[in-house]
Amino acid sequence: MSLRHGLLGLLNYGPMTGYELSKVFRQSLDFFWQGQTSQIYRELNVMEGSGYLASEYVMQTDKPNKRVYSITNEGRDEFIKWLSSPGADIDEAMKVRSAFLMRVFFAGELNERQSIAMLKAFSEKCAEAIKGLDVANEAIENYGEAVGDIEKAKYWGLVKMFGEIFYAAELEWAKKAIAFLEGE
Amino acid sequence: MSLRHGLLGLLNYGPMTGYELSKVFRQSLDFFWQGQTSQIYRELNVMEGSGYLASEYVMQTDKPNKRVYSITNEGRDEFIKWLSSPGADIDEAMKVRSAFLMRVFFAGELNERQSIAMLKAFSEKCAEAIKGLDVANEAIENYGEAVGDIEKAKYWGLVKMFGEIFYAAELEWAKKAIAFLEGE
DNA sequence: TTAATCATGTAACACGTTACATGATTGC
DNA sequence: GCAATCATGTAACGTGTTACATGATTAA
Repeated sequence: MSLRHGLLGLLNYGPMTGYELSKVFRQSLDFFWQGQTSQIYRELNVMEGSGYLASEYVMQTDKPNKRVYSITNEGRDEFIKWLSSPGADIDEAMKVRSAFLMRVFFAGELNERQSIAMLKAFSEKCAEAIKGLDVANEAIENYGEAVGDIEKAKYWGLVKMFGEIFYAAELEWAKKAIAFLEGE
Repeated sequence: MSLRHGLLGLLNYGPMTGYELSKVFRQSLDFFWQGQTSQIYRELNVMEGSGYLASEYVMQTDKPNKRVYSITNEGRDEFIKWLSSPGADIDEAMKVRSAFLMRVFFAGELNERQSIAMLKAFSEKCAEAIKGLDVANEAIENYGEAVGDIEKAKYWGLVKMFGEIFYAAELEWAKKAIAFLEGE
């Protein structure tokens, strides 16, 4: 359902084709929700069937023909209704889902040298991710200017802050874990 | 694939039925990977087809008949091979996927009072989750004794430490976010 | 001039979730 | 004595991922 509401949120800014949505999605929501292009097309179809979207088929000569989607009043209602009832998503946010932690859990089957190497690789990726946030930040600000509402930028800032705190925490954990294993 | 390797890891401790695996899974791996019973049965079938598992059908009179799975040498090889190549899972661990953050992103469409309420609900859940870790901790230690290898408990401890740091970070973020919105 | 990328998408498959089936046992 | 839970699973559906199709344009 999050893909659906993400698409409603973007179409709320203006009509777009599946292809454009797929790009905008990647430039904005991708930090916290990843959607494949093919999945977006399927979802748009379903959403039109449910009355949340309307579409118009536009002929083109130089490029392939395209289908432009726009949000209906029903879609806007659904979007606002969704935004107003965050309970289930908060619960879900409390769940961890990480194949990497499964590896840590089973790391006793490896030798300690390998486990430490794994944790070091992890901590390096954390450091990279932290650097990457600056880039993401620019992207999000460009997007903000495009949409042209400075009030909303506050919330984008909160998302970015989440990223900073999140990666810093992962890095902190990795360092402590390495120190623990090495300090025996 | 993580469900698969989780099951291999558990069956590496000894033979079990799908039903038992489903319970043990919930008591041990559930903190970082959730698998439905029905999914486990399907996966066991596939894994037997791939030669990672062997099974024996056992008749019972008081209870329904059952199928007991055990890991093959091929399965053990696959498990160790998987453990030794953590690259892809590390990359994946750097990705955030959170419908809740999508709500924060779009929170400009709501009024600020609602956004603050949402963040407060989130922070309360974080506090609960932190308390809940003690319980999870006991469960994991019981499980450790059952399996009877104290050396491996080190790694379970690391997983638990991850939980502590992770929820503390989420809580820290929520508090800062609330302060930011309220302090305007 | 050949390979990559753009601008559209469709199809197939893999993984995750929800609902249901069934006879025995335990709890109130 | 009736409802819930145990001990097994199966079936159906929804979501996410990977692979492919096609004609135009740009890059090497």
